[in-house]
Amino acid sequence: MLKGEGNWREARRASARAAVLVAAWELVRADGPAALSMRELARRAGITTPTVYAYFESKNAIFDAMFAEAAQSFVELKAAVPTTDDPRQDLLAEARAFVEFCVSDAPRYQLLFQRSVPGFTPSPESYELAVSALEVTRGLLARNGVHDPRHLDIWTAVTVGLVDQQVSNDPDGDRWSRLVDDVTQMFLDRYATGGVSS
Amino acid sequence: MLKGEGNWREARRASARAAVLVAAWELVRADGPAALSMRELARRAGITTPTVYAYFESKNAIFDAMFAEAAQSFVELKAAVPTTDDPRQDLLAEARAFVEFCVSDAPRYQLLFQRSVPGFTPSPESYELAVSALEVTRGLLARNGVHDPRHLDIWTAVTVGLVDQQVSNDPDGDRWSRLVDDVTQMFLDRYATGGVSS
DNA sequence: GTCTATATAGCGATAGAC
DNA sequence: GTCTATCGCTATATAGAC
Repeated sequence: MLKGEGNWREARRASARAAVLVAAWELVRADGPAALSMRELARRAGITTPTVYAYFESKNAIFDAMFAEAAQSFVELKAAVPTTDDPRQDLLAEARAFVEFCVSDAPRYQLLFQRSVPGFTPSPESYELAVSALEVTRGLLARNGVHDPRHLDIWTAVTVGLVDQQVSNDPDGDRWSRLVDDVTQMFLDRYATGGVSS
Repeated sequence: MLKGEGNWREARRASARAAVLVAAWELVRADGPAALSMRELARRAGITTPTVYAYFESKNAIFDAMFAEAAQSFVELKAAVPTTDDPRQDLLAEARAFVEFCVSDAPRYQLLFQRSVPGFTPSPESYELAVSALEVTRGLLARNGVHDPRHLDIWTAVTVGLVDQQVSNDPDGDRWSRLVDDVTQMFLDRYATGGVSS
């Protein structure tokens, strides 16, 4: 059963890669994306540096795999937000979930949404995954009568703004993240159907 | 004239320090705050590394001086925004100026408002300078009937959100920065006198 | 695949001559 | 104050034995 053995080997390899990524996330969560070092990563994973290179061809390949994991989590977060018959409540629920997603793991947020690693650009596939998650938000906004792409950009700016201020200026508190309800109401009162458009 | 000679020496020293900082800004503007290297800095400034240490005791001291310069520019920007008899127009003018200030020099924005240099924290004086600039904004908001500190936080989040999205996702365009007028209207229509407060 | 050992390069910072 | 020279360390990445 060569094919079965091949799959088994593949699974072993995948789980070994996953273990390296677990250690990578530990380091990045502790000291930020820029602090990831191959030596320290290997030490944390209980292997040596050359072994890391047996699974990832470069440090950027590790960042790309991490970016893809983060993007996948982001997509799943969007999918997990329940849909009701109240579009406003749905958007609010998504906003709360988004802010919590970012604030609860600031380094992941920095890797996914800011360009915080000099010299690293996500691969097109990984990036596309992250962008596609925006489609869910576009749909939620449409159900609230918001169709203008500019207003989608305003929405992302407003939510990201809360996250960025929270992470940068009050990393252990909730000074900005607690404002998500107010901000969502402000946005919807302005741009949801019935609001003025210029 | 020992005192005069002392002042002259001080001026020389200050201008030499300033020259180092000019080179530091060149490097940081080119490759981001994390890319600042003492060797490259010295090379760019036309001196050697030990000479840099004659003027700054460490790399972090350079970052702190840069932070102070950026904070000073920030304060001056706020002071330069003209005041009219129309509070809404004044806040709008300040918002436009702020976004332009950040977007036109993203690395400076990252150094000043994000925690983008691992291990660097601005000195209390430099930080206080940056915080004090917020007082101007507080006054502008008060003239618009916005007094709740939470609403000041919302205002900073909203403006920073535009900047962050612009810098992270469209660094050479104006996809988000052009929305500053819309966002300001949304904010004022919601929170300026006459708006609902809960 | 995993190791030891190392290549190659860069880093921040300092000693000591002048 | 400015230099040459260097310390001590870290970085990513690879060669080659097993």
